[in-house]
Amino acid sequence: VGASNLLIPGLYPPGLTHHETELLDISYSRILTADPGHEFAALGTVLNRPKLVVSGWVGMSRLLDDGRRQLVDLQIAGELTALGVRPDSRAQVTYACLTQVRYVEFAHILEKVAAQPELYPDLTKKIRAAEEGQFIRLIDQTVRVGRLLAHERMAHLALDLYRRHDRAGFCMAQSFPMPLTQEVIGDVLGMSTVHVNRTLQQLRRDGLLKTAGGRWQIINMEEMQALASGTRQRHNGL
Amino acid sequence: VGASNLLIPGLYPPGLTHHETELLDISYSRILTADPGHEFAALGTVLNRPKLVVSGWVGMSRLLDDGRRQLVDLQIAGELTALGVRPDSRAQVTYACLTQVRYVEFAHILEKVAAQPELYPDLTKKIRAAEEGQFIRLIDQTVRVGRLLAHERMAHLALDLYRRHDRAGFCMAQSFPMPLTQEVIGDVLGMSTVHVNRTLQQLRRDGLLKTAGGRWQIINMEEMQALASGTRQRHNGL
DNA sequence: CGCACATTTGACGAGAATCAACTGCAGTGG
DNA sequence: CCACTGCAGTTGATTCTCGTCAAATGTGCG
Repeated sequence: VGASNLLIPGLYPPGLTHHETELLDISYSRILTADPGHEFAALGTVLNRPKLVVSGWVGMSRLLDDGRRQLVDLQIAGELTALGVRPDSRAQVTYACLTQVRYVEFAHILEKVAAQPELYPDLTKKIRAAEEGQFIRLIDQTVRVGRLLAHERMAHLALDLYRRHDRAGFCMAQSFPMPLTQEVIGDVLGMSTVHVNRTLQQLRRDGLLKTAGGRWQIINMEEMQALASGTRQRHNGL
Repeated sequence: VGASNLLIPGLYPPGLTHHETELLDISYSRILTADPGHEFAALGTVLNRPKLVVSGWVGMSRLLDDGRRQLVDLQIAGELTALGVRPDSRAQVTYACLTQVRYVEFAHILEKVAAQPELYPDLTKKIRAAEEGQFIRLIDQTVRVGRLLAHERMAHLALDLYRRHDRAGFCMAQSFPMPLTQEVIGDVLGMSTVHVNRTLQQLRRDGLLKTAGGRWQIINMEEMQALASGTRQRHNGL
């Protein structure tokens, strides 16, 4: 699982140096818990306490004057949250737990690795991948809400989440956990709750997606990818 | 003008160290030109040749399978383009000139400053601000296309571009240059060319914006800000 | 059971895309 | 000099996507 951006406590990838396992052991010995709604970082505060998500979902959101909300990015297990470009960056969004979240503080690891990258080759790579992942996800999110239709947005998001859960080892039988309410999904995709509901129904009806037991299962991967990539096939299937 | 993210050739801010002016003089001695359509970096290529835009506009775009296009970010004078999170990052989008662009290569400066930040205190700050600016603009763009209505998006973009041009000293009488066609603006805001046209007419009719001579002038700053921040006042004015 | 909350449904209207045509304007060449 | 061309901007008619409002149904839980 040397793929991209995960370093889950207890499940270290092979090939770590002595320094790395030692550093991880220290930080991971203290796994904390936060309830839904808890803010890891408020708008405008300094992002000097980044965290690694162990389980649960964190959302980066911005609120408009009249109450509309846009979720700009999500962080799931194995991803870093409340992470600024620099340790002294200020939050441009609110980092809040969308579910119960288990996490570990990551600032100490970040400092140690930045100070002596040569001692932590694997960690250095993972951290860079995490930083780059943040950037990539923002670009994807912009394209998603900017140019895709409702069912295409949903497909795009489903695939994105599937791949990220897959890397973290949370997938089984083409399915991944989905604890978000349709209202929150609407805030991610920039659409109303009602339309989220109808769009999901369409994907189910067309045999692309199954939703049950707090999980989403992708039934037809090819069709899903076609939708997400913007092949304009509107009323596909029946 | 020690504000945020500009370092235009010939117009250095005061307070630079000897090393800084020397380094800038070398790089800025060679100002290059690229025509509209020229790609600074193609999708998937390594972003090892970042550039400082001296004049003109660069767009970061992604293309969908059926031809739809989303511009994810713009770079104008005083901003860095084709800049990855890391020197070895690969481009997730296409970096292409939207107008004729004058620019200077920036990789050499980036290396020098990263190697000995203490010699280049001001440049270090500017570069960090530029990296952070990229991140902030992506978040803003996501909110813009995700949750704002057409005229709100337009107002939000106008204000964003106004502020950025202001920092670079390109503003006069509340106005800034706007060389983009309505088609390109549509690709930025995620809307059709026709609707861009109608939305602009509405803003002009409502006395918020004036467009003439390749410039946009913001007539009513307060109303414009109210629109951009999402105070839901739909059919404002007449 | 009853309460709070999430999901679902229907009816309706607003916002935006699409299609197609027309205008205005600079550059080009006869 | 003026017709011709190409492109950006503009307009109108129509269709489609999606939001809004309101009510109903479902579900977990004290």
